[in-house]
Amino acid sequence: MTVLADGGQAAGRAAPGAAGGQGGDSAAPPTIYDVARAAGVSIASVSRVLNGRRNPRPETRDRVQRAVAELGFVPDSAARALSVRLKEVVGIVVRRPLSAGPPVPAPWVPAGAWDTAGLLGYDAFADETESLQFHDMVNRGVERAAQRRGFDLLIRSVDITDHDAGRRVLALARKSDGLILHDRVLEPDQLDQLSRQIPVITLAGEPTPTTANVGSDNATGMRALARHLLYDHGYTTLGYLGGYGDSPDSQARLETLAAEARAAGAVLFSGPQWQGNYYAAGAAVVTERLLASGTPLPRVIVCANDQSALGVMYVLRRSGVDVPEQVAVTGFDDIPMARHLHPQLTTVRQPIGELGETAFEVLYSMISREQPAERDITLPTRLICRESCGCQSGGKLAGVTDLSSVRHLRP
Amino acid sequence: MTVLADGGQAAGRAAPGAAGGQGGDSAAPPTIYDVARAAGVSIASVSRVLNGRRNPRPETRDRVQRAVAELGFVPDSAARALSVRLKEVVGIVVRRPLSAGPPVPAPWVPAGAWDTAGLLGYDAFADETESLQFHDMVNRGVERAAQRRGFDLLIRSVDITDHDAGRRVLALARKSDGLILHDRVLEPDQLDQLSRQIPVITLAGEPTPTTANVGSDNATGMRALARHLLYDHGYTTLGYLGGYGDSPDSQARLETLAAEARAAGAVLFSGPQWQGNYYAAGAAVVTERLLASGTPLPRVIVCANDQSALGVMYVLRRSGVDVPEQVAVTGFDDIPMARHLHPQLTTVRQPIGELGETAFEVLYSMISREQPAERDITLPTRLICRESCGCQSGGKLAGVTDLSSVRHLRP
DNA sequence: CTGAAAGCGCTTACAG
DNA sequence: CTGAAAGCGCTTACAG
Repeated sequence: MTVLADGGQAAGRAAPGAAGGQGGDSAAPPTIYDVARAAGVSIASVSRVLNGRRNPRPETRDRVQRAVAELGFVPDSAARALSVRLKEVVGIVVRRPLSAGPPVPAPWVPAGAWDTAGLLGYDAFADETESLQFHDMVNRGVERAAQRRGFDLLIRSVDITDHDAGRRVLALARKSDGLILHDRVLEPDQLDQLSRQIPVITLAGEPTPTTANVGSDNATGMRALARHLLYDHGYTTLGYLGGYGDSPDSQARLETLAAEARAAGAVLFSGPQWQGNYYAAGAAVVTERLLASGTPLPRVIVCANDQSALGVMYVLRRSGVDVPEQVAVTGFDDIPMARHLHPQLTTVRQPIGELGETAFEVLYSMISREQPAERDITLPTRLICRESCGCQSGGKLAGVTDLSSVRHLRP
Repeated sequence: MTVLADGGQAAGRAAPGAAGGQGGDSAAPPTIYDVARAAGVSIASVSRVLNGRRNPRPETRDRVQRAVAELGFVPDSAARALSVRLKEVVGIVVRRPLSAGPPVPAPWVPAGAWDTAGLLGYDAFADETESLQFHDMVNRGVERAAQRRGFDLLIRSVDITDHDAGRRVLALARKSDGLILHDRVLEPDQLDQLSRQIPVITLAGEPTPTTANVGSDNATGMRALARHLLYDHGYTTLGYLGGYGDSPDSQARLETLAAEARAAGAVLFSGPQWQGNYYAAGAAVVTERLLASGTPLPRVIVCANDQSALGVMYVLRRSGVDVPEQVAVTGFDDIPMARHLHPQLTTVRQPIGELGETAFEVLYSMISREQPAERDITLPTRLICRESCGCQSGGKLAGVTDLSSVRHLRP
């Protein structure tokens, strides 16, 4: 805390103990001045051998390395970052409720509705916000790729209800060299402003003039799923249980589904009453209300993601509705839990980890400016048929992905 | 890149455009000099209103705030960190295989054993390292607590086989104000050296003179589980499928289990052949080999954690062994997936998120030195009886946690 | 090859 | 209340 009389900085080796040196193994970590003094060289030399610049003399190198090892010296990242203008940190923003307890409900759910969640048995999902989600798996991919470049991940959640998301994201930005944004966490103009200051990758939507986007092929995956349901199973009534209303992925999936349904002459339910929030608990409430409203259910409920499907199946089962005999259910993502559900979940697989790795690589190329970055990347998806769509595990329709193979097999 | 002729630094408002100012909305984010110039004050004043120090004059405050808003200024964290010696970042080290593919097997598993994993159907766990784990849930808790203090999380994985773990952890340390270490990622002497340079919390084991530990009550939880199995169910042969051999938690759980088994006169199998690695895939291989070896299985397999139980149950089922009729299986942790398994997993619940929140709070008090930190914290655990132990869901033994209620009910 | 010095963008005693 | 200046711990032209 106390500033040294003459400063121990510009003086080089003259600085006797730049970092509270008195105690030897004192609290403060050693600085480059300590190393320089111990090695009997200048801090410039220390820096050079540490960074492998300009072939230092072998002897110099040795002395420095010995001193470094002896003192357990590791350069302070803040000082280095300030100097080279590179933090080696990538910020990730995830959109999720931070508070414990139930996730934020769809806007149309009256306040207080969640108070009764326990009564409805949604305790089952009480800690769901704690559980594995798509986001986490993507982040793991980012971490893998980042590690190869010596980068670390700074992860921050923003609440969906957070009106000050812009500020919070900006704050994260100043701790990072670049940002990866999940789903839609910023308004277009905020995104625009941010991306002019720092490289930004989005994981949903479209690239902008100043951002790149990495996503997966919603259309192809959803199309395969839709056709499987419409033609292989011959379902004629469908419901789409969406994610956040403003989620680009959710919107894209709905669009494709709607187009396919239309083409097949099937009926598709969607809209406000069908809007979830990507969480099982949210989907559970939606399903619950649907059931309570007395509207007849469609033959199949297509969910925006696997988590939602989990919630739907949970409520249906509790209400005595057989899945998939009476109502089929499908997901999107193919998170690991999907295959452990009963019935096993039919879904569309995204290359989740790869999504994260790719996002990092693109971001890295923007940060390093080594090569012009690809600005719009779409990764492939594919239909994974399991049981919840009505296929029987190991049975007739199991594994069918080919439209022509089976038709109009109405259970 | 190019250094300004006279530097734009010590000159205060004389610095014309400290950060490449030419373009206005140029690439580089605005610095405090830009704000000062725009507001017509000194950088010191800007800093003061930003940090709410020493009541600036209202007019000054206004001008600064206006300039800040206009420029979208956010202080650079590296510069601030260097100045105040606080990064507002907490590092978390998780022990897990970084590479895709199967987790590192127990030491006794011959190299190459994993190559056949696919043949054995462990594809089911191929992306398990991507999936939710105990670690992730703990980290989520840390994040919640950290957010309240304006801290962010820097997460790094170290591979179990990483011999250079010490260096990698140290590198993370220099990017953080304090560290939280999962499981056992460092040798005692490394831990010792590290913790003298920076506050460190461990999440397993014992506090040392320079570190604090936050853990949960392994003994009480395991004791309740053991007694339930031994007395309520009357099992007389048990196996303990462990985590990493050097994991303090795994060891503690085994110790309690062994003591209880001894007291009940039951037989407990454990040791090298029973050593897993906290992953489902690892546990699956162990179970597979046990089966292949021809040794008769114990009546119940007590697993070091839920993930392991998942792997055990998977292999048993595939081998035609009924769970829990022929072999009961239990876990530890109570991760969300536990209740979605079939049969639902009997396990010991840890307050996972709370573990993380507590770890952060303790770390924070060490960092801020506000108050002497509690150095040894143990959170409560409790037995969660579901089906996999042999209780029937909703049936006779369901929910039994009281030792005296039912005895020697041998299925 | 190596050292002295400037600079990265902040904060904070120290004087007004 | 406010400004000039020093300092945080590094890196890197710039001279030798």
